[in-house]
Amino acid sequence: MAAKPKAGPSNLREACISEALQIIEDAGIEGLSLREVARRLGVSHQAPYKHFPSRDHILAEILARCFDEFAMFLDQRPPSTDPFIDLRGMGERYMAYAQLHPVKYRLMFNTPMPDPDAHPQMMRNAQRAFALLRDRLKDMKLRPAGEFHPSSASLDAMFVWSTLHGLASILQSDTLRTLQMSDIELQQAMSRCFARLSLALIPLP
Amino acid sequence: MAAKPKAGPSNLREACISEALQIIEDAGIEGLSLREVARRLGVSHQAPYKHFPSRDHILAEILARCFDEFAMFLDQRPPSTDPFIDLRGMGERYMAYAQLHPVKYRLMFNTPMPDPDAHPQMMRNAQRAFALLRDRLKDMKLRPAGEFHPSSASLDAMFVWSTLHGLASILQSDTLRTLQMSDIELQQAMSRCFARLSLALIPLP
DNA sequence: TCGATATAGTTGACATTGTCTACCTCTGTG
DNA sequence: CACAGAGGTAGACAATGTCAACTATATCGA
Repeated sequence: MAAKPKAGPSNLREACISEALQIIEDAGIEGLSLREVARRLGVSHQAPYKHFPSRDHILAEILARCFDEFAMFLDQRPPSTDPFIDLRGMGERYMAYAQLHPVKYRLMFNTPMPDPDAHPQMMRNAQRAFALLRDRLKDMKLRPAGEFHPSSASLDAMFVWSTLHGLASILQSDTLRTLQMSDIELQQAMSRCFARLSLALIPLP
Repeated sequence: MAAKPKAGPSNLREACISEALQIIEDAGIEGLSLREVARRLGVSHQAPYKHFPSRDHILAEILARCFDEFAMFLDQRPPSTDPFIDLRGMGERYMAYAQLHPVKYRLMFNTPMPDPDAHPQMMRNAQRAFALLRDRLKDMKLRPAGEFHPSSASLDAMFVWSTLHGLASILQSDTLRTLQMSDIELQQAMSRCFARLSLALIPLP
């Protein structure tokens, strides 16, 4: 039950997840193997398979939790009634998350995912994060007041998301190291992106 | 000579590369193994290692060629003396490439790369592609004429690149399948991004 | 209370992969 | 003609995902 529902067993499941995440932090996604998880936990190489049918299943579980954490992180921003300021705050949280949890961010957005259809929980959590962004843009009335464009907010959300994701993705990609940009320049690039985003988000004719 | 200049040997190197790419197209990056390459070519499992010291080396070679092809693709756009139109054309080429060669695009920008320092040719080719974009923005005079901001174009290039890369990356990521967007909506999203980008790229105060 | 059953774990096995080392087999050149 | 070296072959090794069989243990129904 709630207090101690098979304390030992289900602990292994949790332990596997956090240990797997730790391995990914240590050695990258390609360093993750269920055997390594088992080895670190001091159990047999097959024990994790009692809790996860395959390697993809543990990855999907990790991803589901990442999306969840990510969405909560986006929500923890200074409250504002001005939708523009609110969106800006969310954008800053977005970038902050990518900088604070680069491995998890890459895992969510820059790594081939397990088949979403096979892991609906992961899928739902991912959708929820996107909905947050789209709903902020719905509040912003980027179309003349009279018109009704239900999908317009989604399109603008795609635009904002693209820029945020692209920036975050580039900032932590190896590609940047090759462009020899300094940290200061990267900071400036981020500010510039926010400035340009603000310019772009005016009501369309 | 030309007809049969060690027809077997040096051909094998090329054959490995194109076969490897084919494998990636068929089975994804995780389906690529040098043994599979050898198997498909009907040679021993060690033959490819005579031409590539390790799996990363063949990947780096493939990536170098992809970046090269990508840069050339960007350059093959309708010529225009108006820098705004020219940039727009390049953006459209960018998205077209991502759509025409999704596997290669993902390989370049959405997949962990071999260590750039260990593969300088790959790195140089990557830099060249970014320089193309930055130079277009240099032409655009996004700052008041009198001012001199050498790095300003780079910052704006980062912004444009972020949006393009983010959009391309999202468009082909699994994430989108979970958001249940139709093809028409995706097309609209692309148009919207270009429209917003145009709005954003006005001279800064 | 006792036995059935499900759960969680162990051990052993198999195919696949990257990579190492040793061997063969041409081919051109002194 | 010998021979050196490039290109290709063959065998071995450790690591991985996954399958199957076995064991211990705890829970539940009779």
